[in-house]
Amino acid sequence: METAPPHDICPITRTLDLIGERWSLLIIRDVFYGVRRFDALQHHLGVSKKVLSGRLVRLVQEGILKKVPYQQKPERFEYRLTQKGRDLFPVLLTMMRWGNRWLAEKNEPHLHLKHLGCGEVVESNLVCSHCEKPLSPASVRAEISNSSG
Amino acid sequence: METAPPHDICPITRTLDLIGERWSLLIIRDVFYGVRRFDALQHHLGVSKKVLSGRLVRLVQEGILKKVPYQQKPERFEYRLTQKGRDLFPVLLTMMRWGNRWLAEKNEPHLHLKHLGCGEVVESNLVCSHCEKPLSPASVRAEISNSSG
DNA sequence: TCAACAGGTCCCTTTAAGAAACTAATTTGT
DNA sequence: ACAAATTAGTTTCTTAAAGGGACCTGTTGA
Repeated sequence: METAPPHDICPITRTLDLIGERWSLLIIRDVFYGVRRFDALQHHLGVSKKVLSGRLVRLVQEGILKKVPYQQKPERFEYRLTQKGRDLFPVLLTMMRWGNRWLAEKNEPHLHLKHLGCGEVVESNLVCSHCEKPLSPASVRAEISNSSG
Repeated sequence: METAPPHDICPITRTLDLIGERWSLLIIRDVFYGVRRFDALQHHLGVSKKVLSGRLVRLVQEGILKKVPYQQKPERFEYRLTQKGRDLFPVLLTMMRWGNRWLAEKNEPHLHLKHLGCGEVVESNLVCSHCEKPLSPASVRAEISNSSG
């Protein structure tokens, strides 16, 4: 990558505008883990209620989470991932791998993912969906298209 | 994923503590793009000098960027990625894909990556490094190990 | 000598975050 | 019947961080 395309049309900019602060991605991670209710999220994350409720409203508005009722009288909701939200799984997985590789302390407990298919600890690799070869910074070039074709 | 491991040992938490705010990842992205100097970064990103210099110091301290001299008299440096920094490429790539899939406006210019190997537009896929099968939320389980084995 | 450039720092105002108390509807315990 | 507990927030207040813009330093070149 050796070109610098305009900052404002970069999809990374747009993504970070939405979920690029400390809590949104952690909330999404927790919903992946199965933590779906306001109170559980608040305790598990240690985030203030004010910030949590703000983020949840935003994530629902943006279609990343949806509210699903789980009881009537009083009506209560839990938060589930939409397809748009589930699609963030690769982002979390690559962060997890990076954190484990570069930030894990020796002699500390260590969180990893086990692949149920093969039983091994997951070390995800990124491959091109067309040729299935691994992707590296040197093997790609940024381009701008008009998306009208 | 249906267990909720402790928040504080999660590698995603640690990663976001380091680079989980608006600017750090955008700076790293720009360095990938080849924008390496203070002024260029400041203009390309539209970030204040104060925030930029704070982030750069932090990223250098953490070993994600390194300062490389490119002239003497006066001595001037540019910022380059270390291996630790280059290893964030998959995080940026997955964000880019998500942004393109979910946040791109129709009729707007569109930024994507072309794979120099096969000439196609990159749509990255995540595969298990052991069995090379695609990874999905349902196919993995979070586990804690003591990393002493 | 003075402008230009790189790479910042300092000060001030606005914005966001966190902590704790307060609402509100309903159920449970005594 | 009445107090207390759940669940999911909102409101208020205080503190921390971000953003903008002026200012500073060291050097080359007109």
